[in-house]
Amino acid sequence: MGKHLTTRAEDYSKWYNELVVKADLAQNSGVRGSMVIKPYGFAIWERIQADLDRRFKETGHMNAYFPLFIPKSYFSKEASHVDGFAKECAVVTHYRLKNDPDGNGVIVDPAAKLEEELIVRPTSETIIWDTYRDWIQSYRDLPILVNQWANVVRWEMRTRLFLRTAEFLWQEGHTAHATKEEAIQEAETMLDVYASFVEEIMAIPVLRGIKTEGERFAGALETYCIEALMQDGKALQAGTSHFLGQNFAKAFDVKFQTKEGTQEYVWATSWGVSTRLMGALIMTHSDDNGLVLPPKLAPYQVVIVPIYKGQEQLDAISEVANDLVQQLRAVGVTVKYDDRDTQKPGWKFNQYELQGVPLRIAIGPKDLEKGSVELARRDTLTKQFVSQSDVATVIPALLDEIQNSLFEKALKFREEHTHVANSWEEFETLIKSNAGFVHAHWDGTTETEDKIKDLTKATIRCIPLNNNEEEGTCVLTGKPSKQRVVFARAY
RNA sequence: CGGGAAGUGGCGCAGGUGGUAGCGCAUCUGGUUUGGGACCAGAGGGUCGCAGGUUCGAGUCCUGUCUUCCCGACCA
Repeated sequence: MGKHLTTRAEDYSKWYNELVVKADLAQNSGVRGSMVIKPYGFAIWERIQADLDRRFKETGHMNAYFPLFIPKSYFSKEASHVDGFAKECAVVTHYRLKNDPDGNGVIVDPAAKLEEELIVRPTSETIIWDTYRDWIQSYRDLPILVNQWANVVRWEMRTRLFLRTAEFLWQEGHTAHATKEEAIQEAETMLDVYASFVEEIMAIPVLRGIKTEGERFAGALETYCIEALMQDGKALQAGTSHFLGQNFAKAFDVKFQTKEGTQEYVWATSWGVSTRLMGALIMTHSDDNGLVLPPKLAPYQVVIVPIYKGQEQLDAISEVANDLVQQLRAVGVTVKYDDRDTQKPGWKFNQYELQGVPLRIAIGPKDLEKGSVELARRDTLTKQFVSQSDVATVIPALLDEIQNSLFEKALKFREEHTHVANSWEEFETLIKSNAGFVHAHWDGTTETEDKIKDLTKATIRCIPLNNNEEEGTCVLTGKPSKQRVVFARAY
């Protein structure tokens, strides 16, 4: 194993995999397609969770928890939903093991077969709507605004750390409303919550839009999404919010009595983001030296590395360092002082660079003399000397600047990788060179969408919200079109 | 499920035509070091995926089997 990462130019996906492992974010496990999220990676996920959770609560939601197992029969109630998930469900058929009578090890006890198989949830609409039936009698019981933080399992054929794993962590919001308008409003509100979180905290610019019928969530009437663009020109769906209409209410017989005394089916939404956001984070900001973290997500925003000879010098440096730690904490900066004697400074520099720590302070004997520190920025790889007395004022401002600068850089990248195609030749050339988002006219049919996918692997990422109306002709069929939609190859 | 490749210390790999396993990184000990992944000396760790077979002898050859990875198909 070499000391350096494979570069993005050499092999983008190899770069990604090496980075995830070397930055100590996650690793493959003994279970096919399932990963171990390591403490450093999980610390980032916890920050994502904490900020999202705060936003959910600010918009009136509460957390709850529903079972991991769902009786098989629940899945037969909503036809399009089961179509979407049937091929990737893990099924529990037995509840007991026993010693193998023929030799060593254990076997599944054939006598312990379940009457009805249990499905490990791929998503929780069915069990939640089965429960909501009991919760909802009257319009006074509405709305129900619930979120769940959970793990789900989808038996994917090909997996990649964070981007697509068989088991993943996510949150799923499931809401119930008295009116269609209110449910649509909820779905749109949550899309806004996702978009502002991803842009403000993760520093990733996103397109907001709706999915075409072909790309819609199984069981939804409308799927809203946010789409991000990765450094290799491929799109990544970063979050979805679904308007489910009355499909699940009808499937699970969830009705309420209106003010007027009539019985009506409840309107629903669901919305989710997952550990896949970690993949988006990595692929948006990182470089050939490793991870680059936006300050608002970094487990520690600043790391202090002492450079010393002998205990006496370390003691003198530690005095300064500990004082800086206190000052920085007092102004809300998270900081780690790494005074381990087991690793050399150069090793630490490389390690923290690989792990994307936004700012690094080095303090050595020269700094003690001059009353300064060396301050290095991860995103630009630049260094400057700062007076020790200025550290606590310079750093908060610098962290803000880094946060903004990462977003601006990603936005600029997206703008440079967003194109307009007016002919099939143009379209094909752009897509096949992984040029990024391509705005093109489309005749609105699933047949054309599928054909374009067959020909180029590009999918319609979204129809942007507030899209400009523009007369044109479909890039493939030449049929009339009233607006451009956004195509790209995607993860 | 189709096509390809691979299973050898923790990780990454080497081991033409059979002779009982080695390298790099990592780990441990001692010492010298510490402003961009230190150096020297020493040490520990592997029934070579599994099961058969051929042979005096199998990491190596044969058969079977399991698993993983890559490319497709599939994928909110």
